[in-house]
Amino acid sequence: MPGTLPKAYEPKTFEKKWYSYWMDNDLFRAEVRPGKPRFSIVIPPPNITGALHMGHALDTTLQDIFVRYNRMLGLETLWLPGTDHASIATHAKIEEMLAQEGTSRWELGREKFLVRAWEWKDKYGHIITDQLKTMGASCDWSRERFTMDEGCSRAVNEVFVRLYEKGLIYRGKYMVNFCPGCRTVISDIEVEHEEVDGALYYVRYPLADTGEAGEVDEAAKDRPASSFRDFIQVATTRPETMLGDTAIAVNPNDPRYRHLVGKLAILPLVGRLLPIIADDHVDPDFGTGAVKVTPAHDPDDFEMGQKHHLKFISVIDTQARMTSMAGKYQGLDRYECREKLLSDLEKAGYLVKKEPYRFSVGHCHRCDSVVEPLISEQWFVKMKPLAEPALRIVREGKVRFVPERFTKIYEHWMENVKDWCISRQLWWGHRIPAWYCRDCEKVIVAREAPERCPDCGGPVYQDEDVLDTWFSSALWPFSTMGWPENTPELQYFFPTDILVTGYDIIFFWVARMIFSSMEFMGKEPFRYVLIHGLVRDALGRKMSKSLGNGIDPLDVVDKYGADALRISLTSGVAMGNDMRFYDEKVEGARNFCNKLWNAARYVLSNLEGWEPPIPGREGLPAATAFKEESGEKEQRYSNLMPGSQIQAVTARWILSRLERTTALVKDAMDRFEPGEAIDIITDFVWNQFCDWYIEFSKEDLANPDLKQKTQYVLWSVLRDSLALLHPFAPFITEELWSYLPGRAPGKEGSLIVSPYPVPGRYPVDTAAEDEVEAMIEAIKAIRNMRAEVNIPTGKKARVIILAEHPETWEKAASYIQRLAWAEPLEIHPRGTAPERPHHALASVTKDAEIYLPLMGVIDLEKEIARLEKSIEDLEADLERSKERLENPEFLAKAPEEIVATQRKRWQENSLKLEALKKRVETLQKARS
RNA sequence: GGGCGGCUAGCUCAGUGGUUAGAGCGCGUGACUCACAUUCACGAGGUCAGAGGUUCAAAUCCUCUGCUGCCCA
Repeated sequence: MPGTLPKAYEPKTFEKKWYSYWMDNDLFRAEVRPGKPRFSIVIPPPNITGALHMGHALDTTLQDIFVRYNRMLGLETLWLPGTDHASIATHAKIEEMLAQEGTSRWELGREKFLVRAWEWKDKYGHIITDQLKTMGASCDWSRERFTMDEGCSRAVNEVFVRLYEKGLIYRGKYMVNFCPGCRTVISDIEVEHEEVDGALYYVRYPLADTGEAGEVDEAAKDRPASSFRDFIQVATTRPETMLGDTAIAVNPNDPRYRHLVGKLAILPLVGRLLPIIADDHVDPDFGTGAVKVTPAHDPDDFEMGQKHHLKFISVIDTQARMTSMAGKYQGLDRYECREKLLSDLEKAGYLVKKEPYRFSVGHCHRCDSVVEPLISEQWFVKMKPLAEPALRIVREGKVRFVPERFTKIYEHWMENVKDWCISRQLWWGHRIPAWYCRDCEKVIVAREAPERCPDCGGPVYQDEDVLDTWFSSALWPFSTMGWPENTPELQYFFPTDILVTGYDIIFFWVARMIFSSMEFMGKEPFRYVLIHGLVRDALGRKMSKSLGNGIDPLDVVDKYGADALRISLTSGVAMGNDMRFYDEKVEGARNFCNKLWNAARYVLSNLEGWEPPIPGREGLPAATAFKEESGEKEQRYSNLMPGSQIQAVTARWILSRLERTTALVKDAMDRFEPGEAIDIITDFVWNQFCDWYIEFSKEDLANPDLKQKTQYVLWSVLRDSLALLHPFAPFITEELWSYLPGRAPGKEGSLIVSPYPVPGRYPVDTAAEDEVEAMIEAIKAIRNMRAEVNIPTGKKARVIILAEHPETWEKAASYIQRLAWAEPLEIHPRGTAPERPHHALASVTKDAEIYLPLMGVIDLEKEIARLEKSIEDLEADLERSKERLENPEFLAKAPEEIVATQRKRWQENSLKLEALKKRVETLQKARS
């Protein structure tokens, strides 16, 4: 494998190769190893009709980060993948296909329809999972599941039967939401309320003198309004439902109508006699204060209908067409009916006026059709008893939401949860395991299809409907592990550790998994729920098909590489917050990859002729050496300094920085903040390792005494950087890793299964840090002065350093020369020779005065002004420090550490200030 | 109506009590320097939405207000 690296990062040349390598070597595979610590997670199953979008890309990246991280930490790591059958979406796809062929599901029949659906699934169902692979998802594909496979289907039936037997599933006629677009009932949470601009229609209903409520006065039907004297006026946004009116309601405290309560009104055009009732729920400020009541087509009216024992008259059917109860309007679409009815009302003089009105209308979550509330016989899950343990487990902290604020959202929903309508008028899905006797109408719910009715022996037929897809997804964490069998997988990998998903499906899925798991497993399905936000476009809009503003992750991968996409989706993003996605961000990530790539090229090209100190042993990266045996640590450090105790301060510095980085990464990962972790690593690699250490190393490599040790440090830091970065950018790191000498041989030497760097491997060396940071400060000061007078980068210029401890600076001299192009560089003890140069720019650092002599070209006024600006800043800072240090309360109450740093700060700044002031004085004298 | 966020540099965002509030992009100036122009060096740019309060110390905690987004009803 080793060879020469190309000059630039070209992800296309190796990403596919590594994914195949990992797969071919079973490196994603998790085994049941009782007693061994494990980490498990199930994928939120993407829908088989779907194509990868940015939401998947984000979700997958986050999961893969945690999966790879834990795998590298040495846990037996299972990421269980799979897909979801997406009842409605798939059904619609197949119907659309059939329509194109000029046929329909009804023509084909249920069995043939299902054959076609399975064919479709086999052909297209793996597209999305293939796409996950290009993202680098390290799922155990040998355990891939599908919500409609045999095992999952069996689990669904088992759950249905058990809940039915327990009385937690029932069938009944209730008000449900019907979607005319999807042609099926949907559950409450699949209805989205959107404000729409509509109208409020004022209609007057004549008062009747005689008759009984509910009777139809045939004669009144065709009478124009002008033939009546007294009316009650109502306001409605949905006039077409008036055909199903069975009452008029007013608020009992409304003086305008009190005298009418108990009287009857005549439904115009129909002649039905409606009782005028009083109910607290009527808002006297809405419309006229009197409302029509249509118990069969409005959820509020439904309740009122039950309370007041009104008739339920269904006038709209499940195709959003008017029923036979709508009389002459039968067969019309609901909106056609509205227009016709309005015109009839107007003609007959019943329509008083029309006002523009904005109100909330239920739309289908999937197809955006206006949902029709109607009464229908459906299957429901009784939620109260299931919600109770689901609430408890979260309140006990056994399931934790990250960020924590989502707990409240979950709890609020769970506390107010309504029964769940689970039947769907579709064919693709789990058919409800309920049969009905043709003779005695007995309902039989069973695991296996009954042959005859157990009561009367009559023939039976199965319920036509299928179950809500979420009914099966709710079982995902355990159905995929073999439930209802008590499999070894279930025993070992369940409950899972984390669940990663977006906040938009907390109710749909997370909540339902929790109550299902509590009911059937008796414990929580996962310990942590990591909630991420939505990926929005550059303008902050939600990506959507209708807007056409979606970005295809595969295009991004093609252009920048999967690693760059992963980093750009992770970097700087806090859990639970939405993020904007734009090209510049991915470009930055790609540039970082290129930086890493070239750092590796530099290191590798400088390792020639060098062997890792203990080949095959030290070659094992990261933590292995320390995990396995104690005493290994000494071994490591002696390797670091073979033959002598002298180690370059630059090396001690970078290893100290690496140690701190490792600790920070662990901390961020422990808090489930991969967005912080990646930024910490990026900062280390780019701003510490590349910008400084690699430059220092050029000096160190030139020093025969330091060469070997420097090579070791370069190798170590690169190795650990790759390991730290692997969960975030798996492809480039595995690729570069393969060029690294001293790896363990074979697939065990792959980075994906190599140990993750953990804290405690290198000393935090504050002395080295202080020394190198002082050096960096000096280099920056020199560069700054040079830029001030436009000396181009790389051009050599003389520098004089006056220092209290010149010996330290002597050690730093070669680095300063190289990095600040300071040649010649003179270092003198402060106060001795030579004179401070007048014709020079000056800068004062913590422990040195630095001069950039410039014969004749220096503008004294400008230089004095520059220094005075520094003096001003310093004085302001000193003032702040002084205030604190003179405050007895600060001294008494602030922690000692804080006081100490404040003191140190004051001292250092005082010295700087003094030096700067002297310098200004000198220059002022020189001027005169 | 209830709940939850957000408001920090020109833009996009980090930052849940402790130096002088950070990053990326963008901007200005200079450099193709032997890992990298997908780069390097230097620089400009912020009354942390506003007002009160708690504290030795507030972008950070509390209260109120404004603007904005989302969820639920």
